[in-house]
Amino acid sequence: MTIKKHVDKDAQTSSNRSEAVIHTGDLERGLGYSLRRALMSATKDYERIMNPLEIRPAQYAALILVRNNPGFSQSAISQALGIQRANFVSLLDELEELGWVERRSSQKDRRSFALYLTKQGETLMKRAVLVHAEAEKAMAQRLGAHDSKLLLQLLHKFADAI
Amino acid sequence: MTIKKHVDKDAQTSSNRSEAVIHTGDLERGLGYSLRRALMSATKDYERIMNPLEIRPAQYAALILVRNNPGFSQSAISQALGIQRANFVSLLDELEELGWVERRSSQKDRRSFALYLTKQGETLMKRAVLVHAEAEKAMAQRLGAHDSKLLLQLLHKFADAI
DNA sequence: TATTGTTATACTCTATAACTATA
DNA sequence: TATAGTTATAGAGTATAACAATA
Repeated sequence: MTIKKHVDKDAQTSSNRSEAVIHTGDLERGLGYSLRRALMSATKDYERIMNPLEIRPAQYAALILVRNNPGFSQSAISQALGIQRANFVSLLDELEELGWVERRSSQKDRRSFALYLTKQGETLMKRAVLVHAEAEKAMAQRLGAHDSKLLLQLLHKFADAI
Repeated sequence: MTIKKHVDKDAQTSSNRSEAVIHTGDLERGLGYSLRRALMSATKDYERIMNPLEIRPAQYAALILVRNNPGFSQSAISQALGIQRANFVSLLDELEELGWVERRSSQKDRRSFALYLTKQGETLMKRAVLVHAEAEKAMAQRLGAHDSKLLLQLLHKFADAI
């Protein structure tokens, strides 16, 4: 950094103004920022509770979609996840190397693969779904049943209205 | 990849099952996933409208906090942003090189810097706040005034309840 | 001893462009 | 020509550990 520094005799630090509080008002009135903060907060619950399973959010989402939609292609699943199919390749590689998901080459269209959970994957997901439900329960308990359902509805209304 | 592939004669592809639809139900019932999708969706509005200004969301948040809290330290601002102070260093470096923010060394505590917008930063932010308000307006219009206010409240209740 | 700013490093998620093999 | 999967690459955001200067 080659920029000159001025000296400030009125700096607001915790040492000279212990009562000083940061004003975030303008930011917290925004949906974008508030969504980001809420997601960061939700991620903490996810990590705390899902930690023993060592399944990242993106992996869990992919596993759920393959489980609920066996035989679909990588393009179909990645599109449903809202990610680029290019980014889904390495994610799938991981899940396949972990022995949870299987790519089966399709007869009808030899360009594509049909995706399935393996036996191990099925076994894992039986447990993962239960643990994940605990994480969701922890989040829902922050708001109570009524408001967490309401939040869910509003989030979908928001995301679908684009 | 060294894993054997089976052949699947029942692959669910768009070519042989054009009516086939992916079932995401289990995911969309989750707050974590729904928050992530909503944020991704919100980011599109932000990028579309803020694009000409070339200010990223993290930069905008930092600029707003420095503007509203002149003279505070890097630690104070980064804590209010919910990010690590280590990650705030390069963000600030950018903003300083762009000529929008100034680090002034403090007399009272020579370890820390007091942060201020520059004249250029003030000028920029007058415009940026207006453009950002347009982005927020676009998001709010997805839900209508009542529901967007409700969503905002629920997001804060959720994030603050950790 | 504790805190401020910093560097270094790594991981996760996302995006784009271009390639190949099939269709 | 178009599509499915892939590779390569880059950019953001996040996290942790460790260090020097200062308190």
